[in-house]
Amino acid sequence: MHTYRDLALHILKDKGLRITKPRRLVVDVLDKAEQALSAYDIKDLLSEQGEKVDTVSIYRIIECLEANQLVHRILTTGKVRKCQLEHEDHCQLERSNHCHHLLICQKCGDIEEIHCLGLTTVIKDVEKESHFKVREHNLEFLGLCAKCA
Amino acid sequence: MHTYRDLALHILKDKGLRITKPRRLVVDVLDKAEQALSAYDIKDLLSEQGEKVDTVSIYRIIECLEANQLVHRILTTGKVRKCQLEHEDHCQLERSNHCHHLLICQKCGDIEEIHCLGLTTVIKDVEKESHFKVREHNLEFLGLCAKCA
DNA sequence: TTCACTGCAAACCTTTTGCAATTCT
DNA sequence: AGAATTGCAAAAGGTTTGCAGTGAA
Repeated sequence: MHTYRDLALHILKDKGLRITKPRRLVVDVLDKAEQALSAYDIKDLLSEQGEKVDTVSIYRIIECLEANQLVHRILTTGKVRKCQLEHEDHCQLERSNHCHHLLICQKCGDIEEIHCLGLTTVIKDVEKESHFKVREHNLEFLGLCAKCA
Repeated sequence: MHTYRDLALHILKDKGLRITKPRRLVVDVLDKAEQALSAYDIKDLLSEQGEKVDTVSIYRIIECLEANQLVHRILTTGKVRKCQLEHEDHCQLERSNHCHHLLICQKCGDIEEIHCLGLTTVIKDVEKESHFKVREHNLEFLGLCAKCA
């Protein structure tokens, strides 16, 4: 069973980063959460379970996770959420070019991650019409999830 | 000649809002700027031309302009930029449902605004595949503009 | 043992709030 | 005149920096 937790820590280790207690705790919290979390959200959740990690460290751990593509950042809130690693190869190269979009439920806050579909056509059209070279894109959808609709 | 400045102030007036000196100054700065600006960017630009508007007022003016769809907010930075009003009807109803996407140049910072093309197809696909009801979307492209490419 | 990482203190930057003074209409 | 808007002071919130101490490999 490869959980997010195991995979994430494994990927960090592979890159020569250290598996410290604060890092394990933060990854644990992210693994359990369905919603996106801010640094303070994480701090509060840890407090609830009797663990204390300094806010500054949480910021740095988030930064590290983001740099290694283990969390997504929600554009509109700046909060982060675990990436879906389950369906992916663990291979570094394979992971790097994946493109995800988020479906954010405005009612329950749950976030679903979908893979790029059809957007490449849009991008080609944009490039053709505007002579703009697209290198990155940010796309997120807000609405109602299957449960709340 | 309908400049952004004239149109924006006209729209505010139509809604019963007052055309004050600080509002005129901020709209002026936004009109001249090609890049997106933060509240402090605006404050600094005003200082350069010898005008002083309180930071808090700038925040409130931006809020007002955003509420009336006269500025776009860049997702990744929170900065704002004038909307393209030139090609649009001034009619309230016509303006309300327009959907824009931004092309942000990573080199010179210039921002181009394009109208929704092809994304509706993507949204329909997403809704079909995921049972998620899309109500809003955020999409911006980062890359190189025609000049910088 | 060594170097990456954490914790603490403090600074910094951004944004918000309350209220009195101002100024559009 | 009357109401909307601004400016000021202050607080609140979020994020970053520097450095000494700790702990993973």
